[in-house]
Amino acid sequence: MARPTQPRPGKKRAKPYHHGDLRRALLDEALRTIQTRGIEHLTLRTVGERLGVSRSALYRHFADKQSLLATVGKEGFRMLRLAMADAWERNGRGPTGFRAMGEAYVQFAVAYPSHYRVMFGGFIESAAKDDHFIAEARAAFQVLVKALVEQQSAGDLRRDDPVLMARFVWAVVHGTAMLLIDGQLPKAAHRKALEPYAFERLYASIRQELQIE
Amino acid sequence: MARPTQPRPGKKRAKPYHHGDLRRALLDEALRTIQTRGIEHLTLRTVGERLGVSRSALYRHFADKQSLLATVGKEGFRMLRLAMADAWERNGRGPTGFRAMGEAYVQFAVAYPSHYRVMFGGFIESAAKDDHFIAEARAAFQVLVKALVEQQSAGDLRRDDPVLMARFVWAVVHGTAMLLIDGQLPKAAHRKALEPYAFERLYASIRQELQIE
DNA sequence: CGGCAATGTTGACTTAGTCAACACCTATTG
DNA sequence: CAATAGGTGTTGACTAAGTCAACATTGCCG
Repeated sequence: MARPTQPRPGKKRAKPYHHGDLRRALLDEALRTIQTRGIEHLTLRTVGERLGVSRSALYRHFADKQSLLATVGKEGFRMLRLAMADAWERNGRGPTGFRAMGEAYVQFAVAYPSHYRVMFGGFIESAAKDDHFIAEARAAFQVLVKALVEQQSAGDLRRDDPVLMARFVWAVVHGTAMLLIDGQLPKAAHRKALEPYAFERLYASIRQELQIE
Repeated sequence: MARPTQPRPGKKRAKPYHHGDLRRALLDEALRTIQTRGIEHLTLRTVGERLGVSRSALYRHFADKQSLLATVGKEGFRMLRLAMADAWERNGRGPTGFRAMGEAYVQFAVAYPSHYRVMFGGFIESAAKDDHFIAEARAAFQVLVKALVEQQSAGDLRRDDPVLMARFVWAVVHGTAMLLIDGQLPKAAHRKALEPYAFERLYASIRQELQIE
């Protein structure tokens, strides 16, 4: 008695087995739940049900809940990295591009707050152990470092240790994003004001001061 | 069969009822667990057992787990506020005091990372609704605002909207603290370098630029 | 001294993560 | 093309944990 689903879409090869890429579907569904209801409402059983699959089917694709969350986090970092790199490239790899990169970052956090929290909220215990997770996070970080180095070479930024500088910049943007997400800020108006101000001050603090000229 | 505990310590009045300030004990125990094992390992049942009290005794003092966590968070904000205010006062309410305040903040986060996460990690769903929680957080924030205003009056800082400026500063310090806590930073050496650098750049960005002179 | 209200306890219910035993499907191989 | 093996999904069961209701206890107040 075949399930009323689509056994295989028709053309390509590796539609794995019974379901048709359950792993992917699980990730998507988990992500959807996280974004709509929050991490605390994510239950493996529900994820299964929503896909017309039983609880514990998931265990064929992920070791446990932690592992699922870790993977969601990894994908988050990948998306973030792509968004950052894209903004940087498309806007001229200079001060404007840098600004756009910052905007893209905050934009991501605000658009997917729960996802963002999975990435940074310390939900992934194994984070310290999960190499893939660390690697993705580091890759995103590297985009920033590279952008800073380029701007240093162009004479736009101070010549401080770029990694240290990148950490500082990351802290500023991350902190801003967190404040925006946490809903501690009263009015939306105030919210909108924070990001431009923060970026302006940030940039002022790392910009290469003009010498005598 | 009286429990082998102390019915009342001897002198004062209001040792509430049977236990002797169970509410306080619950909070302390919860906090201890959070700090040693992390939030995810906090279970109401264990908290009870540790105090020689049954599960659900807790429900006479807190509505539910959320409520317990919210209270822990509130106390965290109080501690943080006191630490900040103390550093500011004791160090001369000027640039040095400001620096000390920043150190105190980061120090708190690093010393009690799990506690810090309870305060900011979005674990408290009712945060948006819990007025006390918001109030405590705001009070800590106000300490910062006040310090900024004073320094503006002294001509040390730019004359930007102090609340906006305070949010920026908070974002920087918060972001820095989070990075330090998250253990994403490789070596302890790097860790130690970040805070001074971050503070130096931060201060440079909000300091009143000297005019012609 | 009697009763009330605040505290604590026990038992039970429910949700959720996880595992083991079993069943099913798809590709590969002889 | 049929047999087999390993990958995939299911069911049943166990355990931990939050929560509630009914019951027990205790201290205070009039």
